[in-house]
Amino acid sequence: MSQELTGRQRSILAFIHRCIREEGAPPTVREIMARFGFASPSTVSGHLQALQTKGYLRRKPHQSRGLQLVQEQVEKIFYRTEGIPVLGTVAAGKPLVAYQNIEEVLTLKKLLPERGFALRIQGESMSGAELHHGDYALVRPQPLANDGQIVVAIVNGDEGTVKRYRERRGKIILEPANPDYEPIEVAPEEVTIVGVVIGLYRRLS
Amino acid sequence: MSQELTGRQRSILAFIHRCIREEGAPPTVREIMARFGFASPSTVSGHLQALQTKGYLRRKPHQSRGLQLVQEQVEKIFYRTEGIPVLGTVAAGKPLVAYQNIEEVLTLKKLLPERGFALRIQGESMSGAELHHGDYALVRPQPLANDGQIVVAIVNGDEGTVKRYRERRGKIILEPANPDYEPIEVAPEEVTIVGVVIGLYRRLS
DNA sequence: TGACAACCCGTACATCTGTACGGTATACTC
DNA sequence: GAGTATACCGTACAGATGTACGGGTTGTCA
Repeated sequence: MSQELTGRQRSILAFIHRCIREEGAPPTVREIMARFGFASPSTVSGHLQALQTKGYLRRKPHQSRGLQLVQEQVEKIFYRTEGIPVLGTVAAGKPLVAYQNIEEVLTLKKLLPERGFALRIQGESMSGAELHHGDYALVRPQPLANDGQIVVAIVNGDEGTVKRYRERRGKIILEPANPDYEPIEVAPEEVTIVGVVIGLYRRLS
Repeated sequence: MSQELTGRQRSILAFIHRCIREEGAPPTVREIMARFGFASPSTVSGHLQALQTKGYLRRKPHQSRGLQLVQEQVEKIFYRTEGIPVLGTVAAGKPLVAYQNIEEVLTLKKLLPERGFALRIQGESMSGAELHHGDYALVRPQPLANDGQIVVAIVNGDEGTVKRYRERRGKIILEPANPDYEPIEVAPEEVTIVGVVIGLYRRLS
């Protein structure tokens, strides 16, 4: 479906991309026309048609500013602004980061959807689950958790801790992943679940 | 600047918000009109005027879909463009993500400076270093490595692999971190160092 | 009662907007 | 030389669009 873009098509795609990000809405045909110094709206129409058939764009017919970027395709081209490119393979020769070789793009949104936050891991109580001191836990805030998930929880108004969440016999067990530490067993009303750890980031080297 | 909203105004603001998120562009006056069953565009205009003077909305005069939410702009700046907030502590009560409590902000640039890329780990050859199948290795491209660093290397034109880099007796050893796998020992000229793994990202839950 | 705010209608209009049709020019390939 | 892809122009038009002006209803509060 998705094919190579010509220079003009790429530029126009970039302009649409910028408009959506900075202006909050896609441009009109004539705004694109003005931006590139075209003298006819048909010129733009042609390019949009090409971008659409190549799978980078969707158009809502007869709607003003009815342009939508097909996110997966566009991210691959503008990975620099959007996120971290994930390469399919690394081979000798050829430019490394070419968009033909990008499998996926890691964006902040994908790392942490909605309005999450990160917590730096203190101590080694979760080292059995490979959360070590200094690692970043990416936390999605939510008030409930499933059995077995790693959560950020507050017990009796203390500071939040990172533990594995278990439910047993009507009690809640906050379980460290390191046998040197003791599990905490409390009644549900003593615990506030702040969020669930959905990702891990570690700085190496 | 910003004042209380009436019920209608809040509903309309929510609708605009949804349109921007789901449709990719703000609605037109008449789309709002249709959504709420109004019979006159003036009705909408009045509400938009109110939302604007109350500071929730900006309007680009005489532009189709020329609506911008003020609030969302702010969110974008702090959460999406800037990065992931790293909290110092998590405590009960109080809003969680308040800027007084943000120790650091994880940006894409910090995760991966310059023009790096990510590689998905294949297999368990590096599991001793806690790089498991499906993890993302964040790679900073560079042609040289220090002893002990984890690198992405190409041996004899093959595909790149992730291994620990060692120098011994003029040879280069690419060492898996899992004893089930064999180290690769080659002459320096047979190896191309693509980059150094400077970070790890794992999706959990 | 009068003032006011919130809410809505109807109509009008200049301008904007997407799209269509037909045309030109250049470069490249078979 | 014919065919094709890319790139662009000019014109036209139906319908969409933001906005303006004037008027109406309901409920609240002093």
